[in-house]
Amino acid sequence: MIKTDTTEQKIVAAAKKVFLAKGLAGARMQDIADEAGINKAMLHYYFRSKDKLFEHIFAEVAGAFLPRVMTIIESDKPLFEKIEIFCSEYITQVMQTPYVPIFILNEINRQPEAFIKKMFAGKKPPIDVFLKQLQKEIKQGIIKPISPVQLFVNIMGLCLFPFVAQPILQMMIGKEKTKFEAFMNERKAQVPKMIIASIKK
Amino acid sequence: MIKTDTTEQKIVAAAKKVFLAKGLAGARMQDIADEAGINKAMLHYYFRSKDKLFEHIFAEVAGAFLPRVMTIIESDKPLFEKIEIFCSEYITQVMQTPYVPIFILNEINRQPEAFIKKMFAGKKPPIDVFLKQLQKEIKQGIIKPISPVQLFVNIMGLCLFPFVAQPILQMMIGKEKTKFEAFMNERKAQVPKMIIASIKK
DNA sequence: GTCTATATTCCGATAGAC
DNA sequence: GTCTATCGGAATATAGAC
Repeated sequence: MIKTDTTEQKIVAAAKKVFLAKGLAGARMQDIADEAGINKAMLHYYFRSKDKLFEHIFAEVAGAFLPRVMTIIESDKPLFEKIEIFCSEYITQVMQTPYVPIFILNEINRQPEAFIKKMFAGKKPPIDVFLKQLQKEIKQGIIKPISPVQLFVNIMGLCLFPFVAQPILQMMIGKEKTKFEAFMNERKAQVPKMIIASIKK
Repeated sequence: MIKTDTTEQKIVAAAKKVFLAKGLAGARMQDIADEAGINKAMLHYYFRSKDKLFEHIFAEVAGAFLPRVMTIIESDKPLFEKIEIFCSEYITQVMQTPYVPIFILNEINRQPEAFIKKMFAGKKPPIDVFLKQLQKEIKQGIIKPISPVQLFVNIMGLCLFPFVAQPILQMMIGKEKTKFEAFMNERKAQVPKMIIASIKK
């Protein structure tokens, strides 16, 4: 069934592209209109203001980015297996939208107070589930004692940092897209291996 | 000897603060002038344009950020010791200016082409020295075979990611500055330990 | 809903007095 | 060198015809 995108869908897609590339302050409403192939006035008709449009996009991008990950973390799989699946799946997922991490981290840094308020308005971070599993396994003597938050940051850093530093990375390995993809594919197995080695008794 | 800052020094300090907090696109010349306690026109008198001022600041910030690290990497110390010193020193150094990593990474992502051109204009990345040392030690069978770039990204990711994700991290450990500092101090020993464990035979 | 034209605000940059 | 005042353009937002 052939269904042309609605104007609103065109706007959202265009705004997502422009905001991800330029950030809130750097993006121009004209750029978004051009990208969507419509008139500038339409943006205001559908979203009232630039800030409102950005909020919509940010919520959509961040909303699609975080939860998918958390379902893995919340599952009842054994710890090591969970770490393996998480790293592999997470890297695979982020490779679809490599600009998202730097975008989210940057906008959070630009408006920490506004963002944190919004996060706490929603449900509490599901990371707690993971942290509790860790504490339990440490107590049982299955893994080495380590601060759960330290471990969590290790995992996220090893998975996400290459995306955040992508341009610099590509100065070292070559600027072809395939080079970067091969590099990240290698990490899907390597990162969990390293993480597990660091906590295995 | 009591020496009041010159106007230029005031401008540079203020611009650094504002650009680091807001980025190039988000910063306002008026904000910088206010922060420096001078008039907006003075900014143009000393630096001609916003872009020129930003270039000056970026060069200064990035210039102070990268090279100090590289002297450690270029030294002729044994590999493991070098990794230990590097991680500890690097984290210590960045803790003085925790906003710098996200600032640099973000601006590079916003203008990859312009930045890369400027980097290649200067001397070649001294990372090569480190990469060659690794290849040598792998050949000699001292450490496990690993892609030098992968290892380098592991080190940088574990050291820098916490700074890049600082606001999110502080949602987990508490928003007090001392909490974050304690967290990072713990990493000074933990990160190199983890890195070395991953390559030791 | 969609467009053109216009209003309004904001911001980088300059002119000119001191 | 430093300021006030202002210009000119750019960017967000609105008015109003179709």
